[in-house]
Amino acid sequence: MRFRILKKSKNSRARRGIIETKHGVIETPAFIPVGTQATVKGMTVDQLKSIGYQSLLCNTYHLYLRPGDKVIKKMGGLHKFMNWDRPIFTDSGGFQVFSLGYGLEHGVGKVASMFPGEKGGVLHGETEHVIKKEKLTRITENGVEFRSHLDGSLRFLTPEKSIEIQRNLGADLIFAFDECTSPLHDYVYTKKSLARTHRWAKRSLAAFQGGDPVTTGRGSPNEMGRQALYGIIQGGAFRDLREEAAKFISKMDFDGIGIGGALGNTKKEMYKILGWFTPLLPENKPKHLLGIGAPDDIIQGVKLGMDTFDCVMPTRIARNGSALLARGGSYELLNLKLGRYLKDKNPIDKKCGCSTCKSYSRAYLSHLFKAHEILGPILATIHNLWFMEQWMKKIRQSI
RNA sequence: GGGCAGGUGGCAGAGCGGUCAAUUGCAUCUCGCUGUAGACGAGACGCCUUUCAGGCUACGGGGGUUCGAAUCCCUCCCUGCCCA
Repeated sequence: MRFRILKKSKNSRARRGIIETKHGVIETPAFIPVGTQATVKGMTVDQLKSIGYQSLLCNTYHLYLRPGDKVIKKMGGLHKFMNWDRPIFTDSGGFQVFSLGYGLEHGVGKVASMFPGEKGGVLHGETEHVIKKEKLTRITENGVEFRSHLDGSLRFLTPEKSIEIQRNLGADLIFAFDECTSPLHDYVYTKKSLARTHRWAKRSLAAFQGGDPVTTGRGSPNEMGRQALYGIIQGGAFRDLREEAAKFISKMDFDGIGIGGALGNTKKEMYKILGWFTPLLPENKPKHLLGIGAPDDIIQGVKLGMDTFDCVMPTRIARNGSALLARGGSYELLNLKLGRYLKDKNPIDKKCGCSTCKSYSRAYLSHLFKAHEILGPILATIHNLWFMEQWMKKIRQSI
């Protein structure tokens, strides 16, 4: 992997760049669609390419459980397996430490707890009587014990194991194994967790560097041919911890920097927290903001020097019937399931150039969603992914 | 004409003397979704008052029994199946 900065903004830390891998390039800033289980739900790779995507993010934990990293390795690696010949990121499974652990136990996704109170009322009230479920994880110094959400079998993920799986999968850009903490975690826990995440960062890097030189490429003269490993900044909503993390991870021999974890309780807080430590990060390394975002969040992230973003939001809300719509410099959602759209001959957005908007009315889409037809989620996903790619194009051009 | 089974909120379908404005599913309406246990989840859904709550009208029509009826009895109307 090689990262080059092509242009820097004069007004902010935003930069335009290019990530080069043996599977091709990613022009940054870029939105990276999430394809957890080696598929962006409902999309063929041809559709993704025609929209303009250069890269995807898949999930280590999910693919480890099913079909198994060894199966994928035997099939010639993730690229060949899923017929995607462009760059792939894999998340380390660190997010599942949270989502299947604390998040599940407390009935709150990263989402529900991420920005509570922003839209009227703290936690909306409904979170109060959410049934607590038993978490599926147990964290120890060595790693994380997972109870598979698929069959209940016990699995153990360590930094070394995560790197091994990611090596077998063969993604171009991989992440160190971390613990994503919750915004509900207190300072004491977050500090303790951060220290452990840093020990895991060292172990991830050591496993990576000591790994198979052909795939990891360490010692290989061709830097382009090897995987790249990103270290991850945690530290919750605590300034000293975030700064400590930024310094710690920056000093290490990672190829890129991922920013993860809980970023406060409101968007405003998130931008503030990011502002604390992003200036401490090395300029020449690519930076990935994990799990963010919404179109407006991406703008803020770019201004803070972020290069890539992955987020399930555009694809998930599409499946759930919401289409992204531009409104001024920001965006709004169109809930296609609302009955009033059954009488609407317009496309989602008249000005949109996506194949959905060129061919189908809101009425038809509304009907598809009401009838639970699979084409509804597919067409809405095409639109939302198109929207995100246009959004990113505009951002790139403006830098 | 005779025999049986039924008529419950937009639909389907529970309830079969009080805890029933009535379980549940669907439909409808509204909201949410940010490194995907998610084509998912939450709330509303007779009428009226501002939530808590209270009031009103309701389980085919009418009448009755009872402190109390969607639930029991009588009667009328209607529907389905079977026999003439």
